[in-house]
Amino acid sequence: MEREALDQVRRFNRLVSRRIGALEDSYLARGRPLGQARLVWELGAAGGLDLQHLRAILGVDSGYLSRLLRALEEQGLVETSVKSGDGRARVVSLTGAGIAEYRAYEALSDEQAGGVLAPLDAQRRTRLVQAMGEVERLLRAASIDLSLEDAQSGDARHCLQSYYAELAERFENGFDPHAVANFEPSEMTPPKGWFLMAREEGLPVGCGVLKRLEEDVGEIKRVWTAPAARGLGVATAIMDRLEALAAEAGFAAVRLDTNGALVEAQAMYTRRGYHPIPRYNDNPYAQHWFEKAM
Amino acid sequence: MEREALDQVRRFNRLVSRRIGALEDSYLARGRPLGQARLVWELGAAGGLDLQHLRAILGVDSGYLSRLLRALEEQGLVETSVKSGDGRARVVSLTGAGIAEYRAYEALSDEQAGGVLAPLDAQRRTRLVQAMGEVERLLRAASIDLSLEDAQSGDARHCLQSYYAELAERFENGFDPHAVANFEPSEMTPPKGWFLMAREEGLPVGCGVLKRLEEDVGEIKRVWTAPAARGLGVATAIMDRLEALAAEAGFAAVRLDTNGALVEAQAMYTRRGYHPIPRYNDNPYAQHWFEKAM
DNA sequence: TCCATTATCTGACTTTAGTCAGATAAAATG
DNA sequence: CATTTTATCTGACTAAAGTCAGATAATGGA
Repeated sequence: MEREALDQVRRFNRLVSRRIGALEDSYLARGRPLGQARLVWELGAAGGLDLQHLRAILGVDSGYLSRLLRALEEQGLVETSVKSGDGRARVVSLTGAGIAEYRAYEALSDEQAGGVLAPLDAQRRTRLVQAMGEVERLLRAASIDLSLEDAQSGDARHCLQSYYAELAERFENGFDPHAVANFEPSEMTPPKGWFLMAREEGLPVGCGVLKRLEEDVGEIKRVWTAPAARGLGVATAIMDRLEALAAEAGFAAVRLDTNGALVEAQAMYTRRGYHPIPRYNDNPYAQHWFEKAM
Repeated sequence: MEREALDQVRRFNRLVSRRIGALEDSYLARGRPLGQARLVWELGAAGGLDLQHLRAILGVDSGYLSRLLRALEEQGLVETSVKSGDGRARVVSLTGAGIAEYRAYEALSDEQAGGVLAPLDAQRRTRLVQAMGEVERLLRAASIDLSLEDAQSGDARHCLQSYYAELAERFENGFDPHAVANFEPSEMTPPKGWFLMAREEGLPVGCGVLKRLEEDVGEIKRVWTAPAARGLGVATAIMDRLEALAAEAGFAAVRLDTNGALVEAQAMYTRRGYHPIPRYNDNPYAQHWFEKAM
């Protein structure tokens, strides 16, 4: 890595950690330790969460979280209840007072953001906002992890169902996954196929499937990016990895089909060197068929 | 402030504070609490510091700092000695082991920076580095404070001396402040004049002077930006403020002179609407004279 | 039904960070 | 030279953050 680039990143980290540290202190202004404030913040943003999830987000011990919740309960800001469907687990949500408190934290946050922008003129303000957006996108992009996973896991099914739901919305005549041949999990499990998951900080943000179509021909299917992660290059990363996987598996070519409604997908396939071929399957939703030599 | 801009800043703060928080934790990997690690870091970067200065940098209580130092002394990383010239004060510096430890922290820092860049391709890496530079510059620019101060304070004299030293270096025949008329502090003190200081997080990063030249004509002098703060718009901000001050003081015009070696300065004056006028003083170093109506 | 597992809670800790009131000694001031 | 100020240190605190070993109760199979 070039020295200059490393130095820029280090300077950035240093400056920003100082400034953000100073900002975080302002949350103390509401007379509550940061741990508690963070909890109010997360609950406000998410609406209501089960403790397991909350613990994962905050990265705290269960004993510690329990105590934080007790403290906030005493302040009348949160209420916990047994999770419906599992009597061991609990869910927390903000009370009316808690929501008011969350709004106060939000106002503080707005004030901070305003304080950063206020000293700048309109032009520099725009530049700062744009540069922050760019840094945000690229930092997120850099933290995307790809890995082959079990297509039957909860996360995997969640991705696939989100994908199907989106197709149902975008296709003119809806979408029924059962109408498509070979949609079962076994088709996405070696040796028949591979299910690739994209995660950002552990959260699933995309998926893709490579399957064996013929002895030396693979097929790429169900490449999807969660709406919250679009613009980060997730789909491109998934395609890169699936094609690498196909080459590794010894496929001479990979094929894929797509629907006319998925304009961005077609553009991407073309950009990646896929070329149109005649219909190679009976997918009722497919209108275009592509192939790329490995 | 527009909602969208505020949201971008908030998203940025949120993302970055999480990521940077995670980075800071890695400093704990060396088995030392963050407070101690920060001290090693500051000492390594500065070489050696007196406690007063160190306390200002870290923003800690003298008792706390004393304990931190004791702990690092026990680890053999720092040594303190009486400051020469003042038997009360002390200076700290890293020992050989301390320097080794500092290098280890630096290596960690490099590793982190590399970890951020590594997952990105060359093009996105460049974009990230550039965007980080932009954010850094603009955040710093936003934190510049201007205020009228006493021209005789230590900080003020430090700025002026740095300015004179720079002129001595850049002018073909050197520079001697005593050769210039009216360089005494009283000339920069109301009602004869005003000394404006620019600070970034309390540290002086620039200055400028407005003085009364004639009944209704002001003169702007000694506009200087510290090398570490160039590119942040400090000089522009100083000029803006000095001109506003001049208008407020009832001057109909302000004049200034400059040396041919200060190319950027001349460009700035022209950009700001100053136009050349005949010599109006006997400054031996001046080669160009400008004026701008208020 | 029994037993291992899971989710949360409680009590008893430790470490870190930070504050505050003197104590001590050198330096500056009159 | 006496007095005040300054720089640092020490002891005695507190609050926050975090850890760990059970305790308790619900769940999910065998």
